[in-house]
Amino acid sequence: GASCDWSRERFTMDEGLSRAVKRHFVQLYNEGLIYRGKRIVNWCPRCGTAISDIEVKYETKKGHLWFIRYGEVIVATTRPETMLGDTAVAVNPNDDRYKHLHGKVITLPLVGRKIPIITDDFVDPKFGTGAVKVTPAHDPNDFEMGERHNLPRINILTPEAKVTLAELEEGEKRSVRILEGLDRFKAREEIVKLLVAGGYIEKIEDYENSVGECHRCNTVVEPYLSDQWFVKIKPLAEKAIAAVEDGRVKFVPERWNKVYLQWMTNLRDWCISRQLWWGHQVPAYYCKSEILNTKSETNSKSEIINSKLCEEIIVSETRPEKCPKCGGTNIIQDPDVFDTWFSSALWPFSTLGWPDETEDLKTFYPTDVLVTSYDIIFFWVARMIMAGEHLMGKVPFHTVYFNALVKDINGKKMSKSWGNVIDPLEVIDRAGADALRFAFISLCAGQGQDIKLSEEKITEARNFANKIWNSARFVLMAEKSGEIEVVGTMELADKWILSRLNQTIEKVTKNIESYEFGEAAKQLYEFVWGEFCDWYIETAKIRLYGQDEKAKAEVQAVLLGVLETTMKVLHPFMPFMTEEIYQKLNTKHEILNKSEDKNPNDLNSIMLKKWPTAEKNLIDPKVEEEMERVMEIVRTIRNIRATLCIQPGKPIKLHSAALLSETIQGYIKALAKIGEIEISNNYPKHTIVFKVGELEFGLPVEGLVDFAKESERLQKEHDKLAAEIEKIKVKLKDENFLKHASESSVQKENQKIGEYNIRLVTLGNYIKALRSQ
RNA sequence: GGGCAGUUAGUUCAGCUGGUUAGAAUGCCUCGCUUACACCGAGGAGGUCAUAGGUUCGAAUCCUAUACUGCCCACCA
Repeated sequence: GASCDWSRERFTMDEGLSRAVKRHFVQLYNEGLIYRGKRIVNWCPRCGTAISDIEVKYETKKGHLWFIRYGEVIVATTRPETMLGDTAVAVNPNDDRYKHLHGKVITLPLVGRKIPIITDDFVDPKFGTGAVKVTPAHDPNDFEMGERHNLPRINILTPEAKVTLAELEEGEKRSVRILEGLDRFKAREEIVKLLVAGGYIEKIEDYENSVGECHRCNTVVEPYLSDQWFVKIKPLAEKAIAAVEDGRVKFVPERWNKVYLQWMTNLRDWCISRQLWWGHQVPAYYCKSEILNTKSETNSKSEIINSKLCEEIIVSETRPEKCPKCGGTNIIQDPDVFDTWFSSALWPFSTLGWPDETEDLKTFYPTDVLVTSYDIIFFWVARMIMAGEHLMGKVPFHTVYFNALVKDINGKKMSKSWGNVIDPLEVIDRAGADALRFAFISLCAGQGQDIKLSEEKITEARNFANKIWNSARFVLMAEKSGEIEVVGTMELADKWILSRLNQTIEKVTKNIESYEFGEAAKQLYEFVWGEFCDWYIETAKIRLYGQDEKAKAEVQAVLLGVLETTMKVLHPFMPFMTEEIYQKLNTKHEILNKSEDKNPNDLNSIMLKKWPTAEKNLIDPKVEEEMERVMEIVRTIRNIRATLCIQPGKPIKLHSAALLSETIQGYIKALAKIGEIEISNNYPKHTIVFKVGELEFGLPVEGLVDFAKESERLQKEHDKLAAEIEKIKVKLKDENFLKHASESSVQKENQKIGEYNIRLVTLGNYIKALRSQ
């Protein structure tokens, strides 16, 4: 049911988009916002690539904390295998326990390397022993410490996370040679054995910490030293923060602002290069031409004294013919590709032709509302805002609507391995696409809350769809030919349903505009089922099945008109069925072809019709009130009949003390199954008297049974009401209330007490009538 | 360690800026095969609104704690 513009279909790897990505990279590079460097990145040894910070998921795992003696100090670590790359031990400068060791050199166990004891504020004296082993090549913190203290970086792992001793001195390898080639986890076990054997382990504690995993394959991520491309994020983030802070971009629901801002203000540079074969290749080129250093001899002969590779880096949208520095042609492109989000960030404008200034771009950028899910707020939303602001100078959309995530009935994420997935195709087969869609929308009530999709909700929506279908069938069936005349006089029910319809249009429109889709769905559900089907169609039957041809034509016109408009309002919620019904209406009924928005050239699809606007003059509170009273009378009679077990098929007589119009009498007779209405308050002996508003009615119940139960129930209600009246009375005497409450509140209470009193009297009469049986 | 949600009928959820006899759907119970629909119609039972304080004439609604549940963020060796 999505209405897409298929003429503008795009794929991330399209040539146009690829051009946009190159421009993005080159521009940022030229502005100094992209750099290349050897840094610690999140490395997935299985995927063989770097990944960004947000692609790492943290998992709490049980492990150990090993306390290892490094000469005069003991260090605590969760990763003993990395000690092969240790190049220092750090302590807090203010830690008295270690002051005597500052600047000293100790010997790394097993390896025998001499490493210094350094001081750094990073070290927390309260953790472990207060002394930390420093491994600059295998831990981001240690890397930074290494930078601060100029420590060597010794890499001890291959890209596959197997131990390599390549960077160790010959002598250092001697006692750890058996570790070479081992997987990092195997190596951990083995090095502990070596340490135990050497008497270096002081103690081992159980320890729980969170371990980073690759979000794609769940492999434990390795902090790994490698050459990567980075985006300097701060200048970009600042603009994107401002866009949300000053309201140029609004989040719905609003609370995501905080999440976004918090994240944006703590961003670290974004690693955008990936060592994968699928993606946009980085448009950076390296000159591998040989540069010869020569020395001129006197006889125009030159002698090569040495040579080296040029290694010039050229960043360009197109492949350079030759190196601008050395003129060489031995140029290779960087084999890395981009993080897919680096290209996705451009989506709002790359799809419209950027970097060209196309008509589409002018027309459609900035876009309006981004509908998305909160789980990609960092991956995508934030980056689109950054890219839009920076490259286009305008935010890409004014509003981001976060829809809910669909979870299973227990609030768990649906996943194949959990076996809790509801297959949408299967649901569509069984219940229909409209039902599934409507179920989703109705569940969007608590904005931004996760949705728990249940069978029950789907069934409910399917039943609703079925109800709509049947009511439409009824309306279409009721119409016999094309001889309908324009509506003449309308009776109460007609005016009422039109009033309700227009109120519904108004509310639904408002709800959609304020992104309250669940509420809109609820309004429609109540209107269609609770008002159109339950009441209007029932009263319409009186005229449809009657003899008056004019009345018949009139009610048909209203039925058709209401159905048509309802289909339009319902269309965004149930696109397929409403179109189908609309087409049936359209082909069968002349009246619709006169409607004001009919365009003879179009497909006459409901999708192309104007969204209905509420006709204010048809909204009539007086009519609604009057109809509401009729409904109340009917409900009261039904209630009495049901509780007294009066045969539904058996017509009974109703006395009315008030003069009722023929029309209203007709409604009551039909809907409450009344055989006869006598306008008089001359009630027979055993009569239940009830009031609706000011109107009084009597329902003779002579010869009917089971009074005790009913009178008991009514007594309960009577008492409850009496208590309520008492409460209000007290309130109305309370000086504090009178002093502080608003005038309208006081008035409301007075009104309430009036209504309750009438009902109380009615109930009293009712009970009396029962008791007298 | 920080932050964000949620906690209302058996179940799934409404209840916006404080004044409702606290609603709906579903399930349950009773009745009904009435000429659109049994995927239906009519009626009914069912809640001390997580707990404890506070503000207020008045709190499901505002404030503060607490508990439980879920999620997000964070470089604790």
